[in-house]
Amino acid sequence: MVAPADPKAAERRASILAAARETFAEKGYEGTAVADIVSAAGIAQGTFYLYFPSKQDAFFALAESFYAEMAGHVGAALGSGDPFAEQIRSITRSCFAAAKQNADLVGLVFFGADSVSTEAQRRFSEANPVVDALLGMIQTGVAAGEFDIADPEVTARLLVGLVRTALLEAFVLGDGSDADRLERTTAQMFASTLGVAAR
Amino acid sequence: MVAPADPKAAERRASILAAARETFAEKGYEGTAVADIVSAAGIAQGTFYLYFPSKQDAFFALAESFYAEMAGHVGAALGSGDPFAEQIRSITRSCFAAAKQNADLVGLVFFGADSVSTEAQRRFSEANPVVDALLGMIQTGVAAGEFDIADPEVTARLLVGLVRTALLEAFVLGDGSDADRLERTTAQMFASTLGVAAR
Amino acid sequence: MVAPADPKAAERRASILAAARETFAEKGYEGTAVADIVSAAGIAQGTFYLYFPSKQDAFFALAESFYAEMAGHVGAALGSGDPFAEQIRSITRSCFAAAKQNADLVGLVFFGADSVSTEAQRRFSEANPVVDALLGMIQTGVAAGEFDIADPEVTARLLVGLVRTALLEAFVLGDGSDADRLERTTAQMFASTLGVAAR
Amino acid sequence: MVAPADPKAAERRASILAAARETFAEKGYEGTAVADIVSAAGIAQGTFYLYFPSKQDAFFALAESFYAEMAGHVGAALGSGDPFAEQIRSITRSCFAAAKQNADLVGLVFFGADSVSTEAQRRFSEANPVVDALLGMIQTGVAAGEFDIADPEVTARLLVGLVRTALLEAFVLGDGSDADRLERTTAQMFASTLGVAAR
DNA sequence: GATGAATGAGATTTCATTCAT
DNA sequence: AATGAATGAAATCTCATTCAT
Repeated sequence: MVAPADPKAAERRASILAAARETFAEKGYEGTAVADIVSAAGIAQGTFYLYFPSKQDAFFALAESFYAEMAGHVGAALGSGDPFAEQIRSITRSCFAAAKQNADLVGLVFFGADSVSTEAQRRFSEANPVVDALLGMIQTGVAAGEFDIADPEVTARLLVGLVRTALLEAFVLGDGSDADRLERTTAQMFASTLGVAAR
Repeated sequence: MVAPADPKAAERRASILAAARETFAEKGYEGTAVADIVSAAGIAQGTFYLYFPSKQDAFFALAESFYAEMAGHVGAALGSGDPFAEQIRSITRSCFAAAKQNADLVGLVFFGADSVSTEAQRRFSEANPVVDALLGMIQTGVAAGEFDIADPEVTARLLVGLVRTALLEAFVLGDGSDADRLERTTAQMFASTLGVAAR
Repeated sequence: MVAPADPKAAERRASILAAARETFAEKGYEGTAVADIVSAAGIAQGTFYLYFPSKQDAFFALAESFYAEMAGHVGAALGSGDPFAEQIRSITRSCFAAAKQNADLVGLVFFGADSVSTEAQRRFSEANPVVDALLGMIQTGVAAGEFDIADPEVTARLLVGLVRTALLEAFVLGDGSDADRLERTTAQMFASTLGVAAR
Repeated sequence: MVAPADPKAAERRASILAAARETFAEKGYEGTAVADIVSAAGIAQGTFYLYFPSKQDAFFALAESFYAEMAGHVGAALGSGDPFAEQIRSITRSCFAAAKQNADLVGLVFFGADSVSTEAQRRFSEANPVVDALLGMIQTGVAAGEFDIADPEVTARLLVGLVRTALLEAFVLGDGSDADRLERTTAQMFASTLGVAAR
């Protein structure tokens, strides 16, 4: 295993990941052979295993970075101190923006491959930081008397799921051309769920 | 290929499908070998191919029946002539009930396997009868002045996606124990999206 | 096994053979499944085995009839009492005529399938009646002082092989359009081998 | 795929080919499983596919080398500038010599496997260099007034076919013990076809 | 650290043949 | 005699991973 601290190593790791990402996106997880990845990355077969213990781990690394980016966007929106209506709008907007730039990963991570995806979902679902952050906002709103939510925890999970569904419709099942309409309606559903007037 | 009309053949087909269902549920689509299915079904390897042209076809048969059952429940709710609030409640209830009895298929069909699932989703998404039926209801409500929905089409798609997400959370990522809370909150989100007071 | 005496049985046997012939010709021996034959013959899978002990036997039956027809033509030419030059011409002519009408069998029997063909060749080569008849003619001619052949036996085998080769060129590797030229040259080679002026 | 330039790789490729040759010769093309070849070669199943894309390609490689060797011998005889009678004798002699050393390939390549052989024959028949070389000789002889051949092209094809047939009789259907007699008679037929006194 | 040839366990699918009805 | 569903042994090819160089 290569020391991840070494900047040269980090760069190579990133380039393998980029190749993996492209190949996964094009051919799916199961349809991608490690041979495809290394050939796209211009390295030898064995080199792959210097940077990732297995094909599955490369997938997880990709998924992780995707989740992290999403979480970052949501976290920024929720930590902004903006009014709730604005926060809601902002979450939707930034998630859609992030997904648009990672359209290939959306399907990969959310549908993924059964051999990997369910585990990935579970791994990132337990203690999902996005859900937690959203839950925090909801609880704040409930405490402030702004929301009337019976079950904040489940509501947070479902709102996240709603966004996930919308991204799927927009970027995996669709080709991105419906993204705006989906984003708008998602924001409205989000708002009406929380009893906040959407713009 | 065996004549599907023959009742004995239908019975055997069903038993193979049952074995496939169990095995898929346990090990996933990719993780399941036809050898596993036939061994669970107690038949010879070749016999499988008398009833299904390929492993993928067995999967599709399963998915199709699942979608059909869901569509049936939703159709019944929407065709009932009940007040909207009741229809909404009824959709959620029947979908959750159906999913509870087909918990194994939920994950299989909604996540499935990348080699198969995206195609399956797309196949059943285009001209999705559930979405169409729901869309009909929304348009009726909009015409009646009961709903104030800017984009009925997208709303229908997202509501269906919301339910799908909820079923995933309940029966795939979770173990079914949260199902009631998820069902309740789903119904409320459904209702508030449409601007109907949930009961 | 069905009694081959029964005329109804003989008819069915013939129809199976006809189906086998078509299918073999189209897809080759290995490429043909018994399922293809029975489907072409309009009978059930098991029925095939009532008339032939195995797929290979059906092939042999076909080969046998082809060899028999060829042998018949050659025998007729050689028994005619015609002058040698005429006999030679006649052999070539009738072989080509027979092959033209059995073009499908030519390749099948002469190339056939390795799993079957070498054995078939050997089976029909030992005590090949065509070779024997031709050998008879040659020996007669030698005795009459008309031919000057050092090794009549081998000459007979090679002349038969020459004709076989010509038929192959004409009807298997070629499409039959060269058949006339091949026939003419074959007859000439035949004649000059025996030291007879070809016409 | 392994780089064929690497001498170690070339050696291994050759050893696989040798194993394939033995196995094909013993059990025929269809009768040979890749498993048989690799077991004879002492390598793993997957290694075979590092050197040949498929079983069929290994067969073709073998056939190609056989044809090339034959063509080499014939070319040498025909380019010698010897008198025609000597050239003819030389062709026969060298073909028989080459076949004797490749007795196993003779049957394989000339009968081969139906799934493969007809294609192989056709592949090596179109623009057959042996036929072309012989045709050149015949045309030279015709121009020099030494031969009286009506159809040189077809004659060349048939003479090659005659030799092929003789090799088949000698080394495939027979056990090689008749080879000398067959060679002698072949040379005589060859010569008398061209109107050259065989010695 | 990088390489890439080698591995060998499987996976899907086909098909000649059998045998209960 | 005819049927055709069932069998199960192969066969080809793939691919994640290892390891000697």
